[in-house]
Amino acid sequence: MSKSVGRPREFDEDEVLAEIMALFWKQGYEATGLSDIMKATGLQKGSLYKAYGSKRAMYVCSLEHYEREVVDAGVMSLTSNAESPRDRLYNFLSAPIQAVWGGNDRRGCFLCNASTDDAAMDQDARRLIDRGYKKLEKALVVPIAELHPDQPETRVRQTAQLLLTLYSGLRVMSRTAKDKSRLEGARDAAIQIVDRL
Amino acid sequence: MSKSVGRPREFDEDEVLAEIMALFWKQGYEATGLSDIMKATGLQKGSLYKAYGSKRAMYVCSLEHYEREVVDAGVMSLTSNAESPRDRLYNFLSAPIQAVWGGNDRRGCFLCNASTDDAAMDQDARRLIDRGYKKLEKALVVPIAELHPDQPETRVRQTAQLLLTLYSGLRVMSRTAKDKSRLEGARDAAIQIVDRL
DNA sequence: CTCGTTATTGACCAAATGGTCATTAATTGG
DNA sequence: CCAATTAATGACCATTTGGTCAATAACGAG
Repeated sequence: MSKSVGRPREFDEDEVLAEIMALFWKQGYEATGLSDIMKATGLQKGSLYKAYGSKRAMYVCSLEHYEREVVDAGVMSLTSNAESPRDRLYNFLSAPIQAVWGGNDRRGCFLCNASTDDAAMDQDARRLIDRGYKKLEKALVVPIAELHPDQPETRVRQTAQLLLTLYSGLRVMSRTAKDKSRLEGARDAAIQIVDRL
Repeated sequence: MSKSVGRPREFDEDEVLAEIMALFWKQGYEATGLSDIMKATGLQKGSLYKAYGSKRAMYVCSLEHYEREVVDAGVMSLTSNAESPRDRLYNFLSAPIQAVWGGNDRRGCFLCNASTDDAAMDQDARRLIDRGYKKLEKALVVPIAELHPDQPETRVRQTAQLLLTLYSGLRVMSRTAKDKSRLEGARDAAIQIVDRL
């Protein structure tokens, strides 16, 4: 049984998916046209439809790609012990601010954007978005528990839920905020809470 | 000087604006077509363009309408002393959960949706979104300060920023969450923090 | 070399998009 | 009653939309 019969794909599927994801991430579902996708990937319509089947499928694949490339990376840096638990939490909550005022990147979080993208919402999208959130929440539990090993599990988990929800809010509000001070205020208040749990 | 010369408007401008806002709120900018707006308002294209000038202008007017009708109402219930300060804060943070699981309303918050709507973003939209957030933050200060009159102002304001950001996160995540328990966890953790400030 | 299989291309499609405008209608001031 | 002003209508427009498909090309198996 051979790996592939017939003419082989001429493009790197992961590279192409990364380009498509970038568009949906920044612009959302409806605002991203096939013409955008063709231009960004250098592929013709027919190739895209042969590979993915529909625009919706491209969107869903983009969400999966985001989970693999971005969410999983976030999980790693929250759970790895290269830094102190407190630093990991601080960096996690600072990332939304850092992206905008340190990197001029206002794309926000694709999960959060997709959450509010009614036109693109269906069972598949919802499942993927929710799965991403759950992964992050689970990862947040780790450093919180390390900081407060004596706290009951329910309290740790509630705190993780608080920080995840706050993170979403930071990602959303950072897209329009004119100055970072209000967002830093929210972050600092949250970190104080974790410190004094 | 008379109030109006020429043929008068045949529609109630506020009613029509409410319909248009409902569409942009639920569907976002790109996913809402003129055809949707015509159907919802019962007006013809020409009338809409005579009244507003462009689709973008309709969107901006919708944001203004939201500020007047929804944000200002939220400010009122946060600052009025019909309820205890703690109840007001609790109800504010519960509203996102209540909307979905008590009213099957998954529209979220128009400000939050608009924050992530890249296609609709321009200076005007950004200004209005930010102004709405600021109004809510300012209103949140009131019950927090009532609960903790001895806390320094900066601490009170930071807490307001925390709660507002959390509110945004709740509004966003509630649109896709399958069960409310995680969101209730975040809310309850936040309320505990306010209690123990 | 041939045949089956799969990929690429770009022309083509119906439908929908945001937007305009000439015509007609309703109103007020004189 | 007439003129000026503003509103409503819907036909019309160029452009773009997501999507299809027949023709062609590149590969592996036999």
